[in-house]
Amino acid sequence: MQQKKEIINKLRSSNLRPTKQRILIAKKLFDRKKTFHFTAETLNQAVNKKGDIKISLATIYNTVEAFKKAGHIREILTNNSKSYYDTNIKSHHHFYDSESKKLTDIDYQDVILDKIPNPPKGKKIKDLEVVISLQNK
Amino acid sequence: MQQKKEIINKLRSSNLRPTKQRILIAKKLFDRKKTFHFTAETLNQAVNKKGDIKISLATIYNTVEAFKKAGHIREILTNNSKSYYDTNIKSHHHFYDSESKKLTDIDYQDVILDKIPNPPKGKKIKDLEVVISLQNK
DNA sequence: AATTCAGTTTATAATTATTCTAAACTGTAA
DNA sequence: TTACAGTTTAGAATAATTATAAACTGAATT
Ligand SMILES: [Mn+2]
Ligand SMILES: [Mn+2]
Ligand SMILES: [Zn+2]
Ligand SMILES: [Zn+2]
Repeated sequence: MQQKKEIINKLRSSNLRPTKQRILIAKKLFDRKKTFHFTAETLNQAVNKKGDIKISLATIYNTVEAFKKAGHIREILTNNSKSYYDTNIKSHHHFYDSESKKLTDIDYQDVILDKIPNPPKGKKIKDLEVVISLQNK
Repeated sequence: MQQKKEIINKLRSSNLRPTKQRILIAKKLFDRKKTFHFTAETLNQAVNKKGDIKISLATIYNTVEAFKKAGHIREILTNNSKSYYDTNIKSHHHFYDSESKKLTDIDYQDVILDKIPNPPKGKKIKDLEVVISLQNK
């Protein structure tokens, strides 16, 4: 459980002014036990559900982009037309259930990559993602 | 090199009438040595470059969807906002260069997955994709 | 060969997700 | 306090895709 002070420090340390909007969004994102997989839409719903203050959708997008740039969240690959984000910034993989449009974490050690190819010359690997799409049995 | 007759058979066998638009698109897609990675936009350019007939963008989208449903092409995961497709329907993986927005095939045997997790109960694995994002060294 | 009609194509409108704009607001350093 | 860069916001703009509905056409039937 992250205290307000910790959240403010997190924001400050990435050169983001701790506005009331960012603090509320950060609480929703980081003040939880489990990883949170979300889209701009679901975050907007989560944040604007309970009273508190009203945060505009533009701010949701701005903040998601700022948090992503700061490395506090990461974007995940899916087949969906919406962008998906993850509060778990450690290297790990995902199941994507196209029925429910929900992501589930796969522990890093549950996928063993024994061999990965060399990147083309002049390029280096930025990220490696494994996405396992699911369908009903 | 696929003959027109082969292409017509391919279309017929998936219950797609061999219209002149579909035949032209299929030629562009399948009558080539190497795998083709494309978006609706790049396919539209390729198809409408040379004289021949003019094919509307709506037909590009319709045909891509029809070919995908028929299993003649597959969609590939990327971070790009456009959908990417692949004429290589065998299981394989990709480099994605976010600078050039280009995909490159990774041979199936160049990624060795020694362990993959069990899907959640009631679900089975539809597909497993490895995407390696590249950045300049 | 002419007829028929479901399947297909097309121009265009609609939708959806996201980004842009520019005016109002606010956190904080002086 | 004041000043001002950074931030928020409503609304407009953009971009990719999908929907609509009228015209067209491949191919089966006569
Ligand atoms: Mn995506
Ligand atoms: Mn995509
Ligand atoms: Zn995750
Ligand atoms: Zn490929």
